[in-house]
Amino acid sequence: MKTAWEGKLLNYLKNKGLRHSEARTKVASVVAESEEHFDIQQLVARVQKKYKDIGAATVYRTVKTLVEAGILRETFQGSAGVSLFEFTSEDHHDHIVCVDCGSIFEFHDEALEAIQARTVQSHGFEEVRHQHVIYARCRLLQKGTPE
Amino acid sequence: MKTAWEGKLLNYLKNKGLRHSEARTKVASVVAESEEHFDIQQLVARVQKKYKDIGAATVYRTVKTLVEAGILRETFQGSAGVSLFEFTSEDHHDHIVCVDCGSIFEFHDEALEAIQARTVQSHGFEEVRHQHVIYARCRLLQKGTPE
DNA sequence: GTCGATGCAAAGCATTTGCACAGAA
DNA sequence: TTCTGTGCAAATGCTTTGCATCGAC
Repeated sequence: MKTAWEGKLLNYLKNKGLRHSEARTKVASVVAESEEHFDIQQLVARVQKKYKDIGAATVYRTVKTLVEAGILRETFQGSAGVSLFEFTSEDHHDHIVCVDCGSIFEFHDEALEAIQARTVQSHGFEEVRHQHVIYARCRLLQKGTPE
Repeated sequence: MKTAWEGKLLNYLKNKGLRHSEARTKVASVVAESEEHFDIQQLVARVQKKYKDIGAATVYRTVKTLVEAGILRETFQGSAGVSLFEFTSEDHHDHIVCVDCGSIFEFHDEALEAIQARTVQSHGFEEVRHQHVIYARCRLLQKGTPE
């Protein structure tokens, strides 16, 4: 049985005439196991921990490929100023980042998406993707820290 | 007569116990003249064109100060992967960036802001700021170009 | 066998930092 | 005078690239 990301990857590589190499599969599999938001440096570390023979440059090159294949999604800049990525799931969501503790909370609001779509269209654009990040404080109301 | 940014700068420096140096004023004045979205490299070029004696490091250091003072706002990453800044005006707005031509369109939608505020609050957060960028195509009738 | 993909190390680049000097307070 | 701010250059750290080799097709 083939997982969704394997299908996407094979399909993308085939369409682009790219090769189905071992390194690409290995990096993709590590990405698929990563639930959280991560930057490329962290991914390099994880990949190299599991597969000693993969160079950092390959991870950088593969990440670009995976984003184009729709397997990875570039989200927003982390505190270090580098882009964070996440494994693409079916459901679209946006992010709230706590400026105090750095925790990342995912949310999805149909009404918000609908209004956004209307706004974009009314200005004559056709949306490709969007990045909506809200920086906020999560401890104000003494609620639990969102995971 | 004092402009808004001069007031903000003096006030911020005073509150923080920082010095009102010539370099800070010069960089701020160049920022105030810049209407568009720009990255720090571009700002360095503009500053040094007008004032030969200001180092790049000072511009980097001053940009941080101006952001904290509320005179500059960090918006989103440009195509080169570096952050773009804009001079802070009174009206809040978000951005639509054309993925084809790179042009930047500013929009403001009250309904969208209202729903966003509701969403943030319902999850127990207190918003500090947000970054909402929509990547889209500005030429609606043009077909995409899959290679 | 071809030619794209990879690993390694070097290069590239934006940004930060160390340090001696300049200049606000 | 005191001590922060600045200019310069070196250092840093992430990312890309050149090149010889490897491997998918």
